[in-house]
Parts: sequence; C-alpha cells; structure tokens
Amino acid sequence: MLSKKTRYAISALVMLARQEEGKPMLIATIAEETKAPRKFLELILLELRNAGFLKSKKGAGGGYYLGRSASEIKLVHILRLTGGPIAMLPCVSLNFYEPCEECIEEETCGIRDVFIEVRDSALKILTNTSVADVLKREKKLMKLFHPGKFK
Amino acid sequence: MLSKKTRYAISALVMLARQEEGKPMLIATIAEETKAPRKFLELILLELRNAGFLKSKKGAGGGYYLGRSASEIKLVHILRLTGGPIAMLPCVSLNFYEPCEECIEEETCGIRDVFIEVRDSALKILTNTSVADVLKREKKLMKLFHPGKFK
DNA sequence: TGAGTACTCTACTAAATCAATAGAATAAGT
DNA sequence: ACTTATTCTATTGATTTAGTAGAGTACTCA
Repeated sequence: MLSKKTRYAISALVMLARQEEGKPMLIATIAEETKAPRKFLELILLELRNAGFLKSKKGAGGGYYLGRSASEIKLVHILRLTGGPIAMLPCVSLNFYEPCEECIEEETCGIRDVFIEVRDSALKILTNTSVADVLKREKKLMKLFHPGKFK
Repeated sequence: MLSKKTRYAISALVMLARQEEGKPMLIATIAEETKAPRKFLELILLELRNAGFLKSKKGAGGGYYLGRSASEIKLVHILRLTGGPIAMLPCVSLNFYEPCEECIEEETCGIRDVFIEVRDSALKILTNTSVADVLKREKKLMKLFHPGKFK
C-alpha cells in the first residue's frame, strides 16, 4: 500500500500540473483541494521541492509550482522519493534492497523469482506514466462518464 | 511490502510442497528451516489450516501437511488470507476496498486508473502462480546456477 | 522600509500496525 | 497414564506512519 505521504505527493503534483502556466499556488489551497492536513503537506512539498520536482516562491503572491514539465515527472520518481518501495520483498527491491533472511541462496529462490516478475510489471507501468499522463487519463474518463459536459 | 507473516506462510507452504507425500512435518522443523520464530509460525500455520490449505495431526508422529495439491494453492490465495492487500491504493483493492477520501469522483480519477492497471498486472501473475510453480522455478534456477549437481 | 505574507526547518507526539511471546488447553498415539 | 504436538487466547514490545507545534527566514508590495 502507498503511504498517505506518497498519495498526497501525487495528488499535489497532479493538481499543480492541472493549473500549469507556472502560476504559484498556496500550500493552503493545495491542502484544501487534496484534503491533506496542511502542516503535513508542507513537509511533503518541501521534499518534492528539494528533489527538483517543485519550485517555490516566498512572500506575498508566492506558493508552489512545477519545477519541470509534467511529462517528465514519472510516478516511479514520486514513489521512490516519498519512500514507498515498489517491490513486495526487500530482496527484489532495486532501491531498497536488503538480502533475504529466510532463504539460503537468493539466485535460486523460486519465491524471489516470482516477485521479480511482479516488480517488473509494476515498474513498467510506473516508469512509463507521468503526471501529464495521469491528467490525460482523467480527461479520457471524464468524457466517458460525463459525455454531456464536453463535445 | 509483504508482511513477515505472509512471507513465512509462503515459505512454509513451499517447504511442505517440497516434502510432498503427505507426511506430517513438525512445526519446529518448519520453523527452523524457514527461520521463522516458532510461536509466531504456529499462528500462521493455524490460519492456513483453518482456511483448508493445510491439514494437521496431533500427538506423536503428528505435524502439518498440505491440505490440497500444491498446484491448487495460488500465491494470491496466500496473500489474501494473511492479510496483504495486493493493490497499492484502498480504492482499487478488490478484497480490501475502501472509498477514496481524497478524490471527488472515483470513476474519473486518473490516479486510480493507473493503479488499477498496476493491480491487474500483479494479480495476473499471482493468480497464475501456484506453490507448485514456485518449486518448478526453483528447480529451473538450480539447473541454471549449479549445472554440475544435475544432469 | 516596514508590514504582512508565505515558505522553511527542527523537534516532538500520537496512533496504528506488525512481530513476537507466554502459557494453558486439548487431542492423539503407544 | 504419559508423552508428544497441535490449538487457542491474551498480551507485550518494537517499528513505522501520520500528524502537530512553533520558531525562523525570505520575499513582495505598498
């Protein structure tokens, strides 16, 4: 399961991508719209900023805006930054690897072999999907479920 | 990430499948080989038994043995039983579903849409892989890494 | 230039979950 | 009967996640 932290991070980035134009948005506004506790969100936005995904402006008229184009920010980057390992076992994690305590020999472990496959299939989707793609999906779904509101 | 509980459950089942023949195996033996704490493993085996994956015999010469053929026990069954949701978000979980608190409308949520795809790709592998398949993979890997020991 | 706005940073606390332990009860075999 | 071994309930400890508090810093605009 993704942590709330990761969930809020994705929501915030999608939100800022929707806004586009590079216009700064207040933490307070993002918090309200994504239903994240304001102070908690601050920490998350800060982390995203330090990693270069966001930029910020202080003072009146300030706020957060995307630090790079929405199509360059892949979901896998967000997950990794906010600490969620993608793999289901430590011994198959690329970025949070830890040797398996239970099995005798990693290379010949059948369990590990299966979960490498699971990891790869998830990774493939998450590395190919950007924040911009999420927006595209959103639009596609809107047309599908509320055809009247669009043409 | 899978919980230790799930990890121990899979290991135990694979272990018992390797033994086959329906000969009962002591908790103590399984615990030793899978490096699981004995008392903790007891709880897990009990749960597997109550779900029908294992059978047990009390008294001298007793122990645990497979309750059904190794090829019928799919990994997805074990994960679900021992409590690990497969999905990365509650709102896309088939067995542990909870409505999303953050988004306005589930059907048109782009984030959800992506994670449905991730879930399905994992599910496909886990429903198609049985404990028997894990053993097969193990053997294949053994031949690959230790070709001398086999013919 | 100064008043107010809004991000930045460090430290702490609360809650939930996971992992493990303890010990008594029950059942089966010899 | 006595030993072996599973069954079941309850409790504890450790770790992680989620959220809170508050002081500090930088910037904008009038």
